[in-house]
Amino acid sequence: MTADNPATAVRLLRLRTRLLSLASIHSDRRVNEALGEVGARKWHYAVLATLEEFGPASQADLSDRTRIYRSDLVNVITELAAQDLVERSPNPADRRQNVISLTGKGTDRLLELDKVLRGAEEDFLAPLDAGQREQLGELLAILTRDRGH
Amino acid sequence: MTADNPATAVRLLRLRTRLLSLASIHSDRRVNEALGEVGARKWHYAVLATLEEFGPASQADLSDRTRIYRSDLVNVITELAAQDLVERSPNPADRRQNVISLTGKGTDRLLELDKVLRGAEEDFLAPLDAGQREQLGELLAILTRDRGH
DNA sequence: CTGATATCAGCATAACTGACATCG
DNA sequence: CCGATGTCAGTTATGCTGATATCA
Repeated sequence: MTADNPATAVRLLRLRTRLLSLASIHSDRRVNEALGEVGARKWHYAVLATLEEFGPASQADLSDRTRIYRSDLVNVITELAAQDLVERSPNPADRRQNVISLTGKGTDRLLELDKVLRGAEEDFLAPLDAGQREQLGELLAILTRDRGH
Repeated sequence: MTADNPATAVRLLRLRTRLLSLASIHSDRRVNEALGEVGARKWHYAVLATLEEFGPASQADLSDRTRIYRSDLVNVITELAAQDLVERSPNPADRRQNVISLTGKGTDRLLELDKVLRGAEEDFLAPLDAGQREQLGELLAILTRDRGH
């Protein structure tokens, strides 16, 4: 039934950097599939979640908080605005900036995506028990902390 | 001194799929840098390591073992052959196949890349103690086991 | 003038797909 | 005829860079 892949070299099985890449590919694929089914992308979620927690913000601020490049953020905001999930309006206090704010519809969407992502994460983490999932979260948090672009 | 990035939304900090992506980006970057300094790529290592452990093989077999697509393997083998690290010769027993075999020079190169990768992995895993590194390896092994393309 | 902002154009890499001639 | 193999061409996504006009 399954492909029954031949064995992988021990060197490769022991390479944690490689395992990380493979795991990330699986994870991303699952997440993108799940979000794609409802017409969303990872970056959409990151922006909505950030707006919900910190309130209206400039695109530069959103870029810093989400680690999405400014140049990429432009399109993300445009997409979200086209769906009325966020509002983009000029900042009267600083005419260089836009103020991006979450709409009611955007909040609903965020809650919907919360569920979608919980489902995708559950699929991906299925082989791990609760304790192992906690461990993984902690280890990854350490590895990603204090590491800028 | 440091950028002193503003806080990230809790939703994002808790998303293990996101942490995994970020960690993988850091890890891949470090590995690619290190390999790049000696003119190699991840795929080169995967092929050399597989040949060393299992002996001469067809490209299809190498593809299955390394998870490198057949179409991409073609160039990888060409690059390795150009450096005399592997030999590509037709298989008389099955004229569709090539037999790829490791050269002496290829074995030396593998040992060199072993060191390079140990260094890169060490850099990346620096924030973790020995026990945590073991944990991470085990968790990732579980998550990548039995998951085909 | 310096520096930040939003925007646009584009690059490099990597994962991935499809097609095809050759051969078992 | 069916299926596997090596090869080629090409797509898509994404992380990232550089340049520019506007404005504090």
